Amino acid sequence: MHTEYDPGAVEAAAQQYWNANGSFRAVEDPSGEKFYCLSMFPYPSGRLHMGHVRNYTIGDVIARYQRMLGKNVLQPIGWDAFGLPAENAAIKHGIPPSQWTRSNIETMKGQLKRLGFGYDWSRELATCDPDYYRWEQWLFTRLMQKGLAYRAKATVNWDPVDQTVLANEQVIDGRGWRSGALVEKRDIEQWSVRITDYAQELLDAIDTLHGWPEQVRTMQRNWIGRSEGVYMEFGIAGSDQALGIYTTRPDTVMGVTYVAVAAEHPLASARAEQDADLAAFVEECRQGGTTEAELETMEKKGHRLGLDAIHPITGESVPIFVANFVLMGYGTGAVMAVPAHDQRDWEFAERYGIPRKQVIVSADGSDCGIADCAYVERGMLTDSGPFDGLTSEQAFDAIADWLAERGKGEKRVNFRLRDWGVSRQRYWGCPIPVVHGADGEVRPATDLPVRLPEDVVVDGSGSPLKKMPAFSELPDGGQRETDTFDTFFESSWYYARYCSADCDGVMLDERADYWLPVDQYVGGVEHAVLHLLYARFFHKLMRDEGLVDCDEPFANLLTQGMVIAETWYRENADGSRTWYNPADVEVNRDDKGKLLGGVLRADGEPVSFGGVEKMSKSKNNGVDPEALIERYGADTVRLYTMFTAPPEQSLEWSDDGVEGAARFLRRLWSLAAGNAEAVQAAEAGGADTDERAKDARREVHAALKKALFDFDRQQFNTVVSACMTMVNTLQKLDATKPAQAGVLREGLGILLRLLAPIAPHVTHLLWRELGFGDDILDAGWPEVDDGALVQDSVQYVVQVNGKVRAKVSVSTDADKSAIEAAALADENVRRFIDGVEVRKVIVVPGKLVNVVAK
RNA sequence: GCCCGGGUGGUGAAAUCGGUAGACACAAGGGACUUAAAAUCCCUCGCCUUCGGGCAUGCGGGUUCGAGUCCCGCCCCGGGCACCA
Repeated sequence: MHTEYDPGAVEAAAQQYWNANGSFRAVEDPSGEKFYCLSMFPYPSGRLHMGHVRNYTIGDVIARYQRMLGKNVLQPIGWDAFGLPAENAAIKHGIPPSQWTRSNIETMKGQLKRLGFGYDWSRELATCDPDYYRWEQWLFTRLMQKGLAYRAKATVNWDPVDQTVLANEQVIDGRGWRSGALVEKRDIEQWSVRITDYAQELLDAIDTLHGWPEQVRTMQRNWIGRSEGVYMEFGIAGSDQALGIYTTRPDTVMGVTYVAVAAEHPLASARAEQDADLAAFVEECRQGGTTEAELETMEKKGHRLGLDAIHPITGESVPIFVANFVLMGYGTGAVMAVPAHDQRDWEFAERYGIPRKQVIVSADGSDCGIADCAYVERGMLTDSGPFDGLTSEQAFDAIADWLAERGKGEKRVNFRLRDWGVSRQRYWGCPIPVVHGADGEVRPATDLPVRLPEDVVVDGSGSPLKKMPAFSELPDGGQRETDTFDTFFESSWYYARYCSADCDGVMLDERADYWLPVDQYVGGVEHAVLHLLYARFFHKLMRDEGLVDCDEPFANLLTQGMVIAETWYRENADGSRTWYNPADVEVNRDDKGKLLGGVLRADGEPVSFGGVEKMSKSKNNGVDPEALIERYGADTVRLYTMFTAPPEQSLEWSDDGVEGAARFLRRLWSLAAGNAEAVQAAEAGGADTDERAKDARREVHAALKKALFDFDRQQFNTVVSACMTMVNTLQKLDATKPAQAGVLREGLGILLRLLAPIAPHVTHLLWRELGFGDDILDAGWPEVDDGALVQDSVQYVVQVNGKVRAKVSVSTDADKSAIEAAALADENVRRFIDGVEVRKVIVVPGKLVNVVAK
């Protein structure tokens, strides 16, 4: 055995062994317990970053841990291969997106393999392969037949130069991010999927996701946004038409003093044709952006429609306004306004001189004035005719019933969730499998898969598919749809396809029911809503198609924290900042190690500290994983990322910390290498004859107990701590003494297995070198020997009035009075209780004694 | 504004049921080995101290024999949502 730890050689040997033995090939085995562990697959952007390394290390630690517990583990990997960056790279470098993507996959695959992750590579998939996307095309055609996919006009951000739809985040100051052209709102035909049909089920099932972080469950609930309210119809003066509105506060209906409609509301459009002022206002509203920031700064404005609405209960006339804050996309695009009891209505009324009418007062007589702001609490109705004296809750039902009896309204449940618009005017995506027939009929494509032509030139102006008659024109005169799917479509079902990755006749086979649901899903919290909601929805679509039999795709979810690092900058003359990589900065600290400042190594001049931020290109504070692996080895990088912070917290990068992790593995190596012969020859037992051996054995088993607990709750940083404690303990043993050699052998056997999920290569090799067996993966999981934890005497902490005054050693079998007597006999304790009355003595068995004295 | 997290040494963090606050590391300081450096090993390491002890888990109260942990009120930081009627 080499005395020097050489991670490069160790890791190559371990990986070669796993490859040769097919160690991570997962095979269905109904006789055993299965465990499906999945990390969110990467977008093949070019190279792995530290966030990937952290994500996949967490997943791999869990997968290997479950494997060593004896479960049948599946841990697959693949590529989220469609997407916009490939098109941008194509424009910039003149390479087809497919080529760029596939070469990135090769690079990143090499990096993943170098990290030693236990993936079943036989199930690898890339979403840009027709063998993959043909099945989502097939499912989409089924959805069309079921009426769950439909085509409708939707308002989008349209870039008139690039001839494409832009996502909200691609619109900067009202202009296209690439073309710089003024973005227009445009209504175009888009394919949508009826996720709203599943809104209630998606909401209800959140309650069953016990293995998900509460934060993510709350975000999904908010996103679905269920509200209970009442739909009611106002009359329109001088017309027999009705204006439907939705409200969650029907109890305030008697306080309505105006009604507001969205600029896009048909009523507004109709009136605008005769009213130039109104038309101008409607146009102004349409120009307004849809982003959050714009909405926040937007002034609340309105314009009289020139029509009155007729109150459904009182029959009174109230004015109708067009208001820029009313959203066409929610409810009916029209609201009743109650300035007395809604803050937004209150402000609007203030501005336009509309009266306020108070109809709710507090039930307990506390202040409920509306002079300074709206009174928005629920309470008791007043000035509300037949409903006077009812509570808000009673009035909700009474008013809904009153309206329903007269056919003027009904209770209604509303969701914030919108149907999922899946069309993108993009090239590098899965073609939507639809044909626009020469007869004008739109029908599902029958010649699946509809293959995306890969040998194309992308110039950024519109989708190249539109310019490819060979793709779009069909022999019968029909036209293929040239839009592609939103890339969330591919990532919504990949977890299921891994189960049946080689299936070429169907989307999924019975193996999906063996593996699903995913037992542990690991990924970034940034996917808390979109990806995780779409995937849940897709799962239910597949269930209803008979493809899977469980209701939810992911039983447990772990959202890992960000990887962050120091940032350093210099201010430029124009106020902008130039960011310097922390690796190029020499940091100065004071005597206590507190950060004082830094200088740039290149020129010795100072740079300013910019705080600790998420690793990013823009702040130039990234660390390249490959360089680290090159220098320290994969085990060190894995160990560092596990040790520095618990998985869900952010991880602050520190070069010194990596050095510390490397140091620990070197110490482990020299502990094993320095005692290899003694350990191989050692016999178990005999620890009781040697105090030191006995103590060490107790410490090892105490650390083991802690580590098992922490593995179970996925707090891997303290698992590593426990392993470090074991090394510290075992290092003190003298292997020439048989009893101590025995404990060393037992301790190393425990330690290597605990560490194996985290640092798999070095533990694999040491396990073999020390003669424990051939394959640590199949060695079984260590168990605590409670006998080793037993002590002859226990150290009690003695407190006087809650303050620690002494520590006394008491025989383990001592009874309460003996413990109490020992505590009170202590010299230092006496000093504090002499001359005062002892009122009570509390004894916590095995732990402490608290003497309560006057 | 609303909803979640969080605030503990110079730093990352730990503390399972309310029971010794700071495990395990990093940094720093001192020492050994070395021609020297690296590596390695040993010691010190919350603050104050008259060396008895006192004070310390964002701030102020409370419950308790005992509070980082539970309750009430506040401050700060991070994340999410937000004209949703």
